[in-house]
Amino acid sequence: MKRPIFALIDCNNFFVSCERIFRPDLEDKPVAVLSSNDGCVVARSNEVKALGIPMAAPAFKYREIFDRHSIVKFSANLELYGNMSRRITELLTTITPRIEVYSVDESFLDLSQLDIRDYTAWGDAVRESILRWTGLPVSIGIAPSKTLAKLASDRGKKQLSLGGVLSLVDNPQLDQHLSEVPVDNVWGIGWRLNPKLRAEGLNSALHLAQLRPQRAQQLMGIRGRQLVAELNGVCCFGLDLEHQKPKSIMRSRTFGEDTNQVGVVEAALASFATTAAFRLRRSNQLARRAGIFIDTNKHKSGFRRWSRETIYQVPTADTGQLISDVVALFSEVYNPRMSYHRAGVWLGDFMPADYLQTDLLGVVSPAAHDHSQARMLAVDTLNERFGKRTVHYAAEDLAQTWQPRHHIRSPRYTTNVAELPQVKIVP
DNA sequence: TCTGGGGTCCTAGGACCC
DNA sequence: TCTGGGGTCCTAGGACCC
Repeated sequence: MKRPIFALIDCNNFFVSCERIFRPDLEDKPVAVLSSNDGCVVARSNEVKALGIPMAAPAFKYREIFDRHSIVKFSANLELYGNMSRRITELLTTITPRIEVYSVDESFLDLSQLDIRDYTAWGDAVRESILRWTGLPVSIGIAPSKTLAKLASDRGKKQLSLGGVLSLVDNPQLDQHLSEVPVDNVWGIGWRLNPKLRAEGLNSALHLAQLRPQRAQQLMGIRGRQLVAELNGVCCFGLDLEHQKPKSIMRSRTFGEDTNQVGVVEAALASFATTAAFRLRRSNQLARRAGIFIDTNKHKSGFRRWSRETIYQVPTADTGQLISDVVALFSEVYNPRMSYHRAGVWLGDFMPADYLQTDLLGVVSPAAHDHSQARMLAVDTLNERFGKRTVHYAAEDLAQTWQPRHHIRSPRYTTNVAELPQVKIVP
């Protein structure tokens, strides 16, 4: 059996890079992308990072720095980023079908079946080809475990001399690299474990790698023990090819403005249920549980959250049913004296959609289930063909004021005909 | 005035059973 | 007063990720 070799392909400053493709004038300028409601900074160009603005920083706290340095801000344009992400995935799939799309801007490839002599040269070529075909700069890390590949891509990105590519396969400088990585930069070490490890005198990835397995488990649980093995080149986390099938689905938003209006919250919940149910059907699954939560502002005193859930004897992916159920759940907790700030709908406890027909026909009314399936198929087909929300449930239209603000979103250049980039030809 | 939105996995402890 | 031991399932919460 061949030993495992993984590559991590990681897009640099992904959201910012997507914006720059269509705005080449911003190439060396400080650029930041903001979350829903333009609340937090979710992507930063190198220039913005250098100004000391941290990830997830609340935008209003840094307004002065934004103004003083003329940082260019964008509201998140997730439709554009999703489309660019798919283009990269398509390219990578032509290299090998053994791909795990880990997040919108990262994919792992399993290289063990490929005949590659020089991993660094291979990485350079892939990097070059992604840049040429999509315009997006990436970093590539190659190693015998995913944890090391992750660490390698991060080194490749930050050490300019590496040109965006680092292979740690049989690399004599492995220990040197590990010793230069702070322990909290290791994949899996977060804010809670960091101080605990530092207190033990474990400050670098190399210190962590040298930990005895039993001690690692004592300090960090079973995942920590595996993490230490991974740092030593022993693969514990394989490629997750089932990654595409979600185990739970959540849709939530902070409202554009706080509200105590029952209709506004109902419209929001109906809208969340609609997109969550669509995602569920696309993954060909049915949910046995659905729930809602609703919050006041967590940054104000007296913060409260209410949640309710419902369990289905007969699993469902029916938008109409889910809407009426989440609205009913909300009526159990609604209080007109509250100022609601954020709400969400989640679906969980899934089963395969085909399973129901063969297995549960004794419990389910087959006709009702078939009608639901047919109805949803019709809705999804129409919306795919004629555009989102061509057909939708009226409950969504009760109000719009809950919708988040995104005043400074760029055009959806690649997915919306009305917003295509325009070219001026100067004679 | 103004602080995102989605996920996964692990563990501890309670309920329940024999 | 004293009041087993172990297994399984479920849930809530912790911790981490992007």
